[in-house]
Amino acid sequence: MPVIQRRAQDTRSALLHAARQVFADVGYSDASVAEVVSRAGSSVGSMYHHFGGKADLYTALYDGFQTRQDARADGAVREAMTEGEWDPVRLMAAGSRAFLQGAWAERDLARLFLTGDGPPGFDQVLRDGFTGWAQRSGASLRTVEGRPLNHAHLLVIGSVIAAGAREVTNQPDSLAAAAFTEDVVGMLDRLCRPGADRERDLAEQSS
Amino acid sequence: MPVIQRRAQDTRSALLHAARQVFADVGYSDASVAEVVSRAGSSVGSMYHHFGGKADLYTALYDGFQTRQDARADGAVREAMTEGEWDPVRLMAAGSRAFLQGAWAERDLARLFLTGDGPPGFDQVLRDGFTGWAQRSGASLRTVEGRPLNHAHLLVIGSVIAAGAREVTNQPDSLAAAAFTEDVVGMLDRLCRPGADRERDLAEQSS
DNA sequence: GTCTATAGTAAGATAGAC
DNA sequence: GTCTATCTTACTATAGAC
Repeated sequence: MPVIQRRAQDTRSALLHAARQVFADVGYSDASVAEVVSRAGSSVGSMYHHFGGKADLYTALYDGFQTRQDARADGAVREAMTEGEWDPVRLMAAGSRAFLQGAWAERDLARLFLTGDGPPGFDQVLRDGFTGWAQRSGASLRTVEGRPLNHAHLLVIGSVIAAGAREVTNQPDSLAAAAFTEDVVGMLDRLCRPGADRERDLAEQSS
Repeated sequence: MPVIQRRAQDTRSALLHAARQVFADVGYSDASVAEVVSRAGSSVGSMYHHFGGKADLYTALYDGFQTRQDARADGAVREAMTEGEWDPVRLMAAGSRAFLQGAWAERDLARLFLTGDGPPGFDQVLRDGFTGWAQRSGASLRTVEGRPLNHAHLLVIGSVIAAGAREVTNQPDSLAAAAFTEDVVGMLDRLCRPGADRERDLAEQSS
């Protein structure tokens, strides 16, 4: 790679790294572009050369985070499948667990994005993302009556994962985070595995 | 009441009324104080005489909304109790249902507060409120093992109610809103009523 | 590609007359 | 209590040299 492109990449990386620190420190609205470029050892002009502005810096960070989170969740689901797991609810639980573990691992970013302090309209983007993930991830889930999950189900599942991912970042240590994660995953399981099915199964067993 | 105080109250009301319209229209961050006082037929100076500023206007609206929502939920719980209901889960469901019905009835305000567009730090206030309500309202709920609900349970319950109240405001008509509300209340029920208990009950019945 | 310097903009808040 | 006029401030974004 030509040295000039190398320098450009370095600048870009430094800006993203600095933005991550500043946003995590003071949140989006209180962060100033000046502080970001200062910490990056760069300049306002360079920043505007590489990014569209403050909001673009934020979404660039989010895209990276989201890509890594998706990879973690998909990887966990695939791994569970290779281990012979087929139950859709357990597969979804595996994905959700990986998502919360990723949120703990990158808790500075997770807190930033899930705390609600972002550019105008970002909260909607975030919600759509979670609902969409719940939809894809829960495509094989069915209600008691055998219909696909409706809008309310997907919304609730998405909001539980979002709230769990946000709150896991506030846990004091990795042990507490793991315990909290299991609590949340257990509740998702309870949400997706209708009691009526279990009762019917039990009734069939005992008959 | 002296006529001069009457006028002051009128100004205050007009400002709140206008703020409700403007905030509901364009959200908090895009709303300007100038637009509010213009619609109120008042002036910037009067606004700053009655309120601390734009953020204070917002929280004043929120306080009123929250008071009414609390009254609705508490009233529903009390009514259910006078009708002989004692099951903690059903009582909590009654309160949550009333909360979502209130959110539909005042959907302009509910959407405003629950959409995430508020003064810095307001999202935290909101979350604490919901978690607190879940705590008070679910004080008599117990887990499968008989322990009080832990932090994760309360958080999830609160976030489900919040997400439900936000989404109910997007329903096309009151019929859809009612159906959606019942879906959400049903999921809360499932969250709070551990399947293990039902299985045990069933096992006792069939033995 | 990178930088400095500056322009542009908009909004929240205040001062002080009435 | 209410109003008008103004101020201050801070930030995003651009222009243009190197």
